[in-house]
Amino acid sequence: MAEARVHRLPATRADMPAEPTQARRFGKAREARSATLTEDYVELIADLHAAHGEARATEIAKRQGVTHPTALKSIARLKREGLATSRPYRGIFLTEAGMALADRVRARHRLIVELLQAVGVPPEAAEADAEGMEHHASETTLKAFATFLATRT
Amino acid sequence: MAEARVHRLPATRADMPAEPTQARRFGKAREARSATLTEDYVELIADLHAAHGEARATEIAKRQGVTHPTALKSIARLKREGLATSRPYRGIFLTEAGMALADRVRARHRLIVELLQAVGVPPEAAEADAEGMEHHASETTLKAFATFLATRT
DNA sequence: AGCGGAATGTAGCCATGGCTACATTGGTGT
DNA sequence: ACACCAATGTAGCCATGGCTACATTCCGCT
Repeated sequence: MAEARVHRLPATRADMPAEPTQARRFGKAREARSATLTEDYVELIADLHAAHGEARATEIAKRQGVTHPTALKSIARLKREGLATSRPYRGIFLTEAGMALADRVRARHRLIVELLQAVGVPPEAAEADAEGMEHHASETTLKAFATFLATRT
Repeated sequence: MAEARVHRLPATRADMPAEPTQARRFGKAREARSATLTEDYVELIADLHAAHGEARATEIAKRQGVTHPTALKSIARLKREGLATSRPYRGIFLTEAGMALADRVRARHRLIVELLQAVGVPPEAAEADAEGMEHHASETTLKAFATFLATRT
């Protein structure tokens, strides 16, 4: 059960005082986790605008599966970060930066869903899992996905 | 963080109203995020035992890229959850449940790395990204990955 | 016009994971 | 034998993302 993973090359062992590689990987995962919320919200706001022509706080909260004060807090953060704007009792709007981010996020999302389906994941599961995975795909991986999809016909 | 909800299950959660699909997807992603830490630690402890015959708190902290008190706090949680044990100033050990979880996590990890490489992601990137993605792959997706790998030869 | 319910906003609490600072223990080397 | 340093453990703070409870505003309907 306990064979060494490719992960940590078993060849290297008692040497090297620090293990920066793995630490950096985990650290990266943690950053990704904090970026996840921002990306999810921006993506969702863009989707709502596309679907209904507006993005209301209550709808955002409902879609995110959180209460509305929680959603409002997150939206306040987006505003702080210059990704969104809103006036009291009006809908939420993305700034230029927000829309640019949304575009990137949605392109990535679609790419991952396509990749998953291409290797045989059923559409429903592909959608659901892509939602979580999309925040962890590096540029390198995305490029490889695109190549794979283009090649495979 | 996200575990607060688990303790006092709010009424709003029981009756997931309109738009259940997307909300469920996001909710799931959030749960996955809270399971991530547990899985990472258990996986890491298993790796350390495999590689060095023991898992020390300092080493765990170093690999996770956090300070040792943070690691100790997480380890305390694992103990609370019955996944690990330790005596003061001794190493960390996984319980039966912990080892079972570690096995599942590591199998999943390998499967994802293999899948990524199979679609052309370079090994280094595959390793790094799998670390983040592995917590979001459903059983359905994993099964599809396995089938794809078996079929594709 | 204005009432009432839904949407929006505000205040304040809790749990968690992160940190620094300090205290204790263990084991190594002289 | 024991002194010292690294590892381990403890205390307490901060930030963040949840939540509930309550206040305010908007708007559709009579």
